Amino acid sequence: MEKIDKNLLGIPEPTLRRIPKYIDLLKRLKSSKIKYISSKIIADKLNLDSIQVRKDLAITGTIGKPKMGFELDELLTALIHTLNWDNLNDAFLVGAGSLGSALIGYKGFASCGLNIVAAFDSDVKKVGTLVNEIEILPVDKLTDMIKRMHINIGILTVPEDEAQATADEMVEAGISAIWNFAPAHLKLPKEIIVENAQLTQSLGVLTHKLAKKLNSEIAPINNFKKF
Amino acid sequence: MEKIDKNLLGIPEPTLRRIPKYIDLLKRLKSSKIKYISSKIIADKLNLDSIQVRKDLAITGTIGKPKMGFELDELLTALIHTLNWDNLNDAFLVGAGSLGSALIGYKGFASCGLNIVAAFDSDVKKVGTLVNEIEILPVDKLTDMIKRMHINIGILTVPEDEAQATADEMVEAGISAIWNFAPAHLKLPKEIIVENAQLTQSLGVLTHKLAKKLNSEIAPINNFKKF
DNA sequence: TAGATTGTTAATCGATTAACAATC
DNA sequence: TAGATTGTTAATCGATTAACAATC
Repeated sequence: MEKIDKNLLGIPEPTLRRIPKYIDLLKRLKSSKIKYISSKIIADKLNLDSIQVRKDLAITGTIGKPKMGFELDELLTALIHTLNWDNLNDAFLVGAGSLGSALIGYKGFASCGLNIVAAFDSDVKKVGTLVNEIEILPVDKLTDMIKRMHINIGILTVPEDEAQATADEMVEAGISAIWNFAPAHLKLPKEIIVENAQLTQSLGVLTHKLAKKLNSEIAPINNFKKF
Repeated sequence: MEKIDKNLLGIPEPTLRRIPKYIDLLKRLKSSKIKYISSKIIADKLNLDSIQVRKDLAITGTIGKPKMGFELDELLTALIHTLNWDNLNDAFLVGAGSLGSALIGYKGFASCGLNIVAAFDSDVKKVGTLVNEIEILPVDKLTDMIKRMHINIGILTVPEDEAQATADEMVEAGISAIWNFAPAHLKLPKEIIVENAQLTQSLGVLTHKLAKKLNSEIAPINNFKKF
């Protein structure tokens, strides 16, 4: 009784973020006809710790063989299944600017469980144009179409000042998850899954670390003393 | 004396990733002429804990006034400085596909310390064309120009199979930091700053959570027992 | 068998959250 | 002053890393 099923607690987010790396690596190794792979080799190739890799892989339910490692195909299938990348989720994208158009055009999402089926924009000049064979629809059709087509994922690539209102509209129409690219914090009901893909967050880490690195190179002399 | 300078230990990454959110919020509040803001209000607006907000803000060195909160302008300036967003870092982008072009066209990076000064591509058909007033240059000029212009940041938007080779070339030419959008794990010397902005990582979290949510809605009955 | 690799239990580490004195 | 808010020290929580028995 004291031991609770791991799945009820959910997979730790750091683990979830490493899974696409495992998938990518295994796909590349698959073409080189390797049948088994050890946690140590995976760890070496991805600059991780082999214990951490085993912990992560354990979550998928795959069992390795001592001395052999993990059966590659079985492991890959299990990892893909963990992210639900063996199913395609239909998604609507709102905001057909340059980033939105880039996402519409990206072929790689098909192997990541994402299928962008329609795109919307408030700009009448964009409505009716084609981006990678997908017609841009007027945003006032959004609510109705989410309801009719039972769409679960909304991709938000509108400008910051439209982000909250558009997200509210998606939620109102019954969407379950929002992939947010707008540089804004969305305030939404807690049952809505929001995954932020804000580039500025990532960029902030980079610029901070770079400044620190360049500063320490300019002034490498440790000119203070500890006691 | 046993207390070591916080900056030597570096700012925790979770804190760094929240700073852009603080900056964004404060910029919006600034236009409404607010002079002081408390950690509680910030926390409420961003769905954070006020203690966590205070801890984060303390890292910038800004001191708040009891009962008043933090002076908005001072705090904003300090946050921007922490990320070095008060300076512009020149960057080269390699891979002028749809995502690369979208990044070249994005005006918002200027307020995040990033200035994309040139873009490169290996495709001769793209070379010479203009994307948002920036001419696409042949990739064989990359090394030489990084050296000549002392570029510190490389933005990698090439296909997966070119990512490692292009990154190696950047490093060889003396780049300090790489912002990696390619869905690949880069193996680089440890002194190189690599910040991954891989959309598939973010997408994996979303598709996993969505699958779990939809499953639990379909089968909400907890039909297993622990002894 | 010996050695490599797994999977689990325990220890460590770091971030978040709680408690509370200081201060305007 | 009383009350709100800060900043710091301590407790909690969760992820990473270490230790080690099990197994092929």
